Amino acid sequence: MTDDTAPRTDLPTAFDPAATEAELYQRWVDAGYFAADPHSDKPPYTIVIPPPNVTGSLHMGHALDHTLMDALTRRRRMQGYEALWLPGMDHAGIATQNVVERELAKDGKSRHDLGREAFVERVWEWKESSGGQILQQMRRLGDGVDWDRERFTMDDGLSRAVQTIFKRLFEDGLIYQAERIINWCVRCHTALSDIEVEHSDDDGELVSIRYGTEDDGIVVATTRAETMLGDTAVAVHPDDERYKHLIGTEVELPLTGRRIPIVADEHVDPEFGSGAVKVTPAHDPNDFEIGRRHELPMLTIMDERGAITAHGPFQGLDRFEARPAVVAALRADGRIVAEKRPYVHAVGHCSRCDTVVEPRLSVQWFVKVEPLAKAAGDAVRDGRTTIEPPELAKRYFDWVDNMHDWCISRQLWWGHRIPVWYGPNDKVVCVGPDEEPPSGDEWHQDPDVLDTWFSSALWPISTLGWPDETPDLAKFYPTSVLVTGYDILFFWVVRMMMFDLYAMADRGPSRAVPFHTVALHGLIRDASGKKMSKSRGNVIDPLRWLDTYGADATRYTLARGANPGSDMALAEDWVAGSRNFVTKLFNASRFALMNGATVAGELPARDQLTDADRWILDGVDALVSEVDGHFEAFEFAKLCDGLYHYTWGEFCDWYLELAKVQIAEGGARAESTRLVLGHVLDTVLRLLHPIVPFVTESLWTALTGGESLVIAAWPKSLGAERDTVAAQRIHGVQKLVTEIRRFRSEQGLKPGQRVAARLSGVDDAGLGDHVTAVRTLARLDEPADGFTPSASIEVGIGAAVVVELDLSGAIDFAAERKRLEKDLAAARKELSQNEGKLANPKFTDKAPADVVAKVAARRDAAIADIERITGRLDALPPA
RNA sequence: GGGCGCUUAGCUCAGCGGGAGAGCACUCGGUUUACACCCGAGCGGUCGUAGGUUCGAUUCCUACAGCGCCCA
Repeated sequence: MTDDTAPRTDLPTAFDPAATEAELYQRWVDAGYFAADPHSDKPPYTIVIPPPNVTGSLHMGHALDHTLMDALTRRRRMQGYEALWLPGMDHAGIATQNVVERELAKDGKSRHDLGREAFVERVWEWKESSGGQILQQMRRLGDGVDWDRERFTMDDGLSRAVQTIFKRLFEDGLIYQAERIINWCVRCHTALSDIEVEHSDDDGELVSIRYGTEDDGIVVATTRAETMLGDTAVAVHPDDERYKHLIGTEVELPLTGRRIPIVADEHVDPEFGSGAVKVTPAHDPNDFEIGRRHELPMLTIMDERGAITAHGPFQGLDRFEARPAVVAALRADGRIVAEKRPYVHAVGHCSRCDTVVEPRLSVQWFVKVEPLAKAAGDAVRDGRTTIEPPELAKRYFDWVDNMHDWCISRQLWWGHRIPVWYGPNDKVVCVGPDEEPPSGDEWHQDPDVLDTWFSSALWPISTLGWPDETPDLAKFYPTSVLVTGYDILFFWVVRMMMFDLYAMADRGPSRAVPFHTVALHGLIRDASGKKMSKSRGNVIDPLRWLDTYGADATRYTLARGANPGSDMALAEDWVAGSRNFVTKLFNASRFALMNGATVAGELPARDQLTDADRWILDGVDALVSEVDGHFEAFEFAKLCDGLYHYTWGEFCDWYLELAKVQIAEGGARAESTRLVLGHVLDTVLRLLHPIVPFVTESLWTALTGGESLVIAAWPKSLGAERDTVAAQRIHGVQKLVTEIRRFRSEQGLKPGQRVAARLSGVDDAGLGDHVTAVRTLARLDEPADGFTPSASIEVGIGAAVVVELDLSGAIDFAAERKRLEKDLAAARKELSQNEGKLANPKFTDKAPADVVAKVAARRDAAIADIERITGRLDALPPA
């Protein structure tokens, strides 16, 4: 049995992401929508991706970051900008080398078995076969990046940028080599910069040791007893009366037989412990400074693996084995005065492998950051770069204003090798990108490579072709926005600001900045607000969400949680809710399409439209401005909420129901309703597209027959005068319908059950045109012959509307009394609150007139409500 | 130890000088021809504590408590 005129009901009732996304994405890429043209006349809009690690795969942090960047670029593209979102990865020196070394270790080999050249080749092979998984995963998220411009920090072009800036900084005296205490990872066998060290409060021990003799001794406390083997002094505060007489004398260092001086140093805290500190200049940054001030010997007692290199019985012991051994030996010698265990103190760990970092004296390369950091700070102080949200700028300043020199050399093989050559007679040559290194056996290149951040600091310029003056650089630099988590502010943002301002300085201050805006988002947490971590086992894999709920739902969830600069909690329920929203949108569109919604044709003149039409059209116009405002302020959570509320709470819940009535009317009314439906849906889909690109693309092409929403125009708010009367009437309809439904519900009527009812007072309330709508939405039939109302309700909408219903059954008067009493209590509370205010002459004198008027109006409404409700209550049979 | 931030409905969060909000969860009812990934109705908060400013404070100020982050 078929009926060609019946609406199609065989359409699926939910969007199927798995069957749709990959194909749509490929179509977008093939059509070249994401390719940016440097020769275009359109204004540029540029975002460079914070390059993910080549070893990494997509985690929630990326998914969030990418959703926001994609939404921003998609909107600008629709607004007519030449939008470029540039993808790529960094080479992650330590992490990548670790991965390949682990592979080698499976065959019992080390990188040294291969040699440097073969090892690096092996890393490249790994990169080609297994690296960059995240790039495929980005496609699944729907990232509209320009794949033709994909970059990698080890590419020739970017390596050339690295070499160029190294040489410039070197020649400007901003790169230097020095022997310093640096953070050393005994597992990775390399130096680390300060920011690659993570501090945590760990259990340790605090041991107090007596140096010198019984009667001529001095007590020092330490958490690292083994380092006493490298002590070269004891330091006290110069004003400390307890020790003044000892300054300049020597004490015996236990276990070693060495005698070390007691020195006076301002930086010793006399309040801490005994007030005397042991000084190990080669194994502690503070002691190093004391050592320099007092020209103390720097005694290195550990090798690069963290094993003790001196002192007979301890030689060869790992630092953590040596610690108890040294303490035991001291105890046997009667040197231990006190021990505290556990003693909680801050311990630095390698951010890559979590090994406890060892301060180590060694020769490394450093960037002298002071002038660069000053310029980076000034760019934000001058407003050439804006940090969003502005509260976080303070953290940026705290960092750039107190930055230590940056250790850039790494004892690795994978990375940009330092372009410095050493020759005979201590000759040092820094080789630029177009220069031949000195030849001859007596010359050799520095073995170290540069910190990965050194190259990623150049990312905004190197990816656009710097140091060459490319069309890309001319068109797309400075970039528009950098989107990243606030935890990366120090790691990466500061470094980009420093290097790129320096490199681009000849463009003038405002054109040199790498980005106009830095938009910072928060961190992803689990449902109870805890940080996600493998050890906690609370990590949510975005790929599973993509599989289960689709890209749109995943993206919407992340965008909806993104309040600027603040962390967001996530749980499965959240994404399920987003999926439900996608389904809702799908079904609303399905309904509209089944009923002939169209954009083919001009909207009828305003006076030809119904109140509902004008209300929903005004609403979508307001929505456009709201969404625009939130986009400009990076308020993703608010714009998602606005879209959700309008789409579900107004369009689906009310307008679609009212539209059913209008369509049922047929004729011109049905036709204009189809146009209104089409127009509103068209706008909503455009507005939602940056956040949920897939479902909107499917629906929009079906609705409009257009080529693609990706290149469709962004809606503009007309800002026309709103029809407040129409809105008021629709709100009246909503209030009346809701009150009737409430009454029905409390009387135990089934939602679908139709009830005969008589309405009066509707004209006085201005709802004369909306009786059919009210009857339809509230399931009320016309009163037939012999209509005998058994119950009635009264709703105040300007005027009182009375609804008399024939419930043809016993009325639950108790429920009705309860309902009215609740309303009465609320009205009385409202009255007393507002009367109280008005009775206070200080309020009426001092408060603004409009506030007083509002309170008075509220009081009057409350009086009317009380009168109406008490009347109903009195009419009820006695309880 | 220094700095910053947070504390609003069961949960996650908006609001930030004049009527306490959202989503989710929960309760009740539902074969409503778009949708049960749904519909309708409802319950739920002395806005961390104590002071202060103000005609009026969840909103501003101070102190305290708890939690979190960054730095040392």
